[in-house]
Amino acid sequence: MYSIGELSKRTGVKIPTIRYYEDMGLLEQPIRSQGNQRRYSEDGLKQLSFIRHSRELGFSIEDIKELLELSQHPEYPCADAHAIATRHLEEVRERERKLRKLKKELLRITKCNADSISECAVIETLADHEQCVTEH
Amino acid sequence: MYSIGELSKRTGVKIPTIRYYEDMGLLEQPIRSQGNQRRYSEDGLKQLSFIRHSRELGFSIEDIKELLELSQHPEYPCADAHAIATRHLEEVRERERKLRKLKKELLRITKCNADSISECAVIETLADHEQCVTEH
DNA sequence: CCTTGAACCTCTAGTTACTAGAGGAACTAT
DNA sequence: ATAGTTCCTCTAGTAACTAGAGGTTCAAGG
Repeated sequence: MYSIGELSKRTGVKIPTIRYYEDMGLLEQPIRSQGNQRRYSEDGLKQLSFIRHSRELGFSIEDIKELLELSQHPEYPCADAHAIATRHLEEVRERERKLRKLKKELLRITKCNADSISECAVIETLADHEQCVTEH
Repeated sequence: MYSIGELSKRTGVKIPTIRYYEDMGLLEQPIRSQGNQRRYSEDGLKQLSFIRHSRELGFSIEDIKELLELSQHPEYPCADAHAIATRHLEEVRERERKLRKLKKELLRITKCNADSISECAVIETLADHEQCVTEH
């Protein structure tokens, strides 16, 4: 049996965040002590580790809900799990593409050697979209 | 003189968002018609274009506030503008690095060929951090 | 058994950058 | 004058937490 503080230390997830996951229906409601404090089993620890790791990989709370559900049915086909992961991968790729474009523009404008605002490439570019090399 | 709807069409910024920028102190309060409707000048259009473009490049509202302020003082040195842009570039780089790591893990796990959850690499990886090739 | 300090409880509100909707007033064209 | 569109303010919702207030429980020492 772990207290919420113990669980927090073992997983690195902050206490209010653990309660939040419970509220969201991600983490099962643990049993309570006589004084109404949360008491977690080994299973609770495993669930929270799963959640934490999924969050680190950028899955949304909703996705994790499904993934957790799936993980509790070893005999299910794993097509659904793959679909979630593949969709997420696509989102990550898309975000990366956008960041690369951003980086390109930012690299260009930060090379400015001007002294004053009146000639500054940063300000000029922001005021005039035409100066951008990529479309956005 | 542009109505808020006109301004919205010309800049591609939605009407509630324009009002939001005004509330945040980004966009100057325009004059009002007799019936209390917003009426924008050419300057308002320019300001909003600047804001929109800055947002497209990922600058925060707070950063844009400073950049707009700077842009209105052509004689100021542009070191501050550079500092903001450079810091932002660093953040973009950092996010890109993280996404690359994410992508690497996601690529690995989505290659799984299993049929059932019990052998699925997606689920296994989420349950066991040790299987990851990058640290996070 | 009692006390004390740490850890826990619930509930509310704040973060970022918007977006949607309700209920009502103003503008514009016929 | 009227109808239809556009506008007004205000409130609340989004994602995933995080912080704080005000109060209760737990565990260890005397």
